[in-house]
Order: sequence, then C-alpha cells, then structure tokens
Amino acid sequence: MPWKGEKDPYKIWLSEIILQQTRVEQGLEFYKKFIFHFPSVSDLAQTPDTEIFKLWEGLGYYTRCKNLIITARHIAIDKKGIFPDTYAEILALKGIGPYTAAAIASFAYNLPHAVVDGNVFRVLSRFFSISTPIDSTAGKKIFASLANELLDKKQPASYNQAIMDFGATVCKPKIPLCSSCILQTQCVAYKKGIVQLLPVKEKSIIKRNRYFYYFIITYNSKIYVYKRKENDIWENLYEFILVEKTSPVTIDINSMARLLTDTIDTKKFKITGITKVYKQQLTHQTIYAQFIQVDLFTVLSNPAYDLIGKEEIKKLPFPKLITSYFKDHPLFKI
DNA sequence: AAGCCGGGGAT
DNA sequence: ATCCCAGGCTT
Repeated sequence: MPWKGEKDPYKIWLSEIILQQTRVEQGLEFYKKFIFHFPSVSDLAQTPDTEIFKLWEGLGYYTRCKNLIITARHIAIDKKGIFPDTYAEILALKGIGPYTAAAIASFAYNLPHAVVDGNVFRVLSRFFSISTPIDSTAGKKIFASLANELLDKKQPASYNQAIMDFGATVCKPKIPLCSSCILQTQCVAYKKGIVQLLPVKEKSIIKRNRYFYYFIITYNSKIYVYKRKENDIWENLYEFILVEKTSPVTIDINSMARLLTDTIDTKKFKITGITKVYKQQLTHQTIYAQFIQVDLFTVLSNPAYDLIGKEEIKKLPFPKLITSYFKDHPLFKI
C-alpha cells in the first residue's frame, strides 16, 4: 500500500480520509487518482469543488469530500501550506476525528497517540474479553485509554500499524485465524470460547425504503439536472428531476405523467421511455428508483433546475444509482 | 446519546 | 440478508 511508510502528512491525511469506513481495496485506486491529480495540498486547494467531487464519485460518504476541500484550503491559505504537527491542531481540522488525528500524528510525526479503529476495538475486546459495547460512550473511553496504555511510546507509528494489520489479517471479524494466532494462549476471549461474540455493539440499524422517480427531461438536446442540498443523502451530487414517494407507484405511462405534472408547471411533454427498477442499498435505507425519459416542448421556470448539455453532464458527480443508469443508457442515445 | 452519511465485499 | 470496513458530524 503506497501510504505505508509515507511521511508526507498531506499524503497520510488524504489516505486516512479516503479509508474512513472504507476497505483498502476500495480506496486504493481513489488514493492513486487523487495523488496523481493533486500532488500537493495546494493543488487540491486550487481545484473547483465539482472537479474534486467528480473524482470522489462512487466512493461514498460525500461529506468526507466536502471536508477534504475545506481542510485543504484552510491549510493552503491560512497555514501557508504547512500541515499542523500537533495532535490537538490536527484533531481540530474538519473531517478529522480521534482516529484520524492519532493516525496522522503517529505516522507523520511519530507522536504517541494510539489509533482506535474497528480493528483495534476488535483485537482489544477479544484479547482482554471486554464486552462493553464499542459504540457506547463508556466503551469508546475504555478502549481509547486501554489502547493508549498499551501503545509503545518509543515507536507509535509501528505499533499502530501493527495492531491494525493484526486485526485486518488475523483477528478478523467473522472467521478469525485463532488456530494459528500467536496470541492464542494469552487471549482471554479464546480461553473463554467467546471470540465470536466480541466485540459487542448495542445499536442496531433501522432501514427504511424510499421510492425515487427520476425524470430525464430533454429540451433542445439538453437535460435538466439538480444539485442535491444538505440534510439528506448525496449532498453536493447531481441528479435528475426527482419525485419521491414513500410507497411504490404503479408503473405505466399515465401514472408517470401524473407524477410529472404534479412537479413541473407544464403539460407540454411526451414520455418516451420508462426503465426497470434500480435498487441501491445504503446503510440506513434502501432506494428503489425508476428513470422516466421525457421530451419537453417548452422551458421550465424553476431556477433550481439546471439545463445542461450532454457533454457537460459527463463532468458532474452523480451517485452510484445514476451512474448505473448511465451505464445501461448512454447519454448519446437519449 | 442517538441518528445519519455510501458503496462494496465477505459470510 | 447481514455485517463490517484505517469514522465523523449533526442534532
């Protein structure tokens, strides 16, 4: 992995943001792409938001990208391009919490701060047989202080790297390699036979269903798009004109036409196609989406909608749901 | 303290 | 279908 042994705080920071709640295999290509486009923090800071979001497209958790931009510009402008070198200053940056601050502080500056990520929670809870839920306030305190006690203060970077690697390769979530584990005789959970039961989480995720009807409205060879706002998924990404329902709508031309006339201020259109149902599984919700292609014969007056040419649309960032649609329906065919 | 934010891979 | 991932922010 290109960030292992890396000492440039900018590159460490970038890799850690990309890897938040993201597997190494999934983040690797994004990291390479970002380093290629933005060798330094000033390169990143000077680039327009939309271009950066386009590179982040498909990686998910888009607030990370928003905060990445904010922090890049803060460092480039307010800090004259110099990355902060104390734990407290690093922690104060947007998008950086306790884990990422400890990772940067130890990897870049060899400061004695223990990382506590999913791997560390798992290793410590099993090795010491601690059943305090890791997603509780008490649990976070216990595991953080325990991790800092155990930290090798003389080589924090190596220690942090080692315990995470151990969790990722040996003390794995579902099928830990206990039979070949060098810590087997010291592992309390193994002794008790409760490795599979640890770590404990107390909160369960509640999912809801959402039904999206996207109208691909073409007028004068251009298409209407909309930039998503805050307080919902996919902030700062683009989409088409959306009608959302809490329950599915019957799929025929007439029902779709009614949906559209409830949303836009004209009846001068013709529906030319309706796609299959696309399903997108998110952490807290399942989205079912259909795309309805529409030819429009008059302009819309809603200023929130942007009428964009097909070549320009290719430069905008879209959620996976919509890039999946593009895959099946290339824009030049619309 | 609780809820929300994506997408992908393993099981 | 469920869990988890080099977590953090908002309410």
